[in-house]
Amino acid sequence: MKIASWNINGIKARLPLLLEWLSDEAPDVALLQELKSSDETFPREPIEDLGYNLETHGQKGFNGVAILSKLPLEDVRRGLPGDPEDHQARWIEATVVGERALRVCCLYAPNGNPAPGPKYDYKLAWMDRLKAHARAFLKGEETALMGGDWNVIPEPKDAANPQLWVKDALFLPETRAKFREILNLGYTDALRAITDAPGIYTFWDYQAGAWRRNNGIRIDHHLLTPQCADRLLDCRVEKEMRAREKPSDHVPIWVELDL
DNA sequence: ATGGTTGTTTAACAA
Repeated sequence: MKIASWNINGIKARLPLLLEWLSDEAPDVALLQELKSSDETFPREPIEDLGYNLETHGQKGFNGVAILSKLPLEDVRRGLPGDPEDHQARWIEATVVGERALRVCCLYAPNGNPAPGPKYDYKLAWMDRLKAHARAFLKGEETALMGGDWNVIPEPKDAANPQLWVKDALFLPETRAKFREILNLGYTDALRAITDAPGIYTFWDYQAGAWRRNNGIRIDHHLLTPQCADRLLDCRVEKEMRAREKPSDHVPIWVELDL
């Protein structure tokens, strides 16, 4: 089973490239972030016409996440639990019904800049809620995957130029510590289970020729429960997508599971 | 050191 996570930065602007990618690469499951669309205006039909079941959790203009699956989706949860006052559309999870059930979570973690400040406080609180929710998958010994735009640069080797990020919410020690806390519960960073190579990036800013200079960062991740990690065959980043016409600033990150 | 870009939506804001 091939699963991809991709921050598309606007479903409206990215629809032609998304449809071409779905047709050519045919992921079994695709986790999309930054739809920037309400559910009412989300272009469901062209995606469903390619054979995908589709569950969205949208928000007008900002955020928004979706799960696409060739297999049926069940037990959909929208919104990260832990704060009924939080209405930002950053989390959706569902069960992919195959020979073995797989719980997939699609997340768009808060950016958190500028730090310090209320946006950074929200980022850290959101990660605490994610940690609490992540414990439940472990306790249930579920085959589960949490994929998406984590907005965390885990280590210096995950940035082309780490010193550019030392005061950024994506790389502050407290941010990286929260990410490690979640890993240390028992999760596997799928890419790091495959390779410890530096210089693998999933995001290049539109500004200042970041792509041309390969000034990238690795902030999109798949975290796997032990039962899921036991099934991991491969993990790779589809860097070529950043060189396409009218690209997102993120590229897809893939996992292949023996499911 | 500064500025640089894109998307949603139409003047900012977010990233």
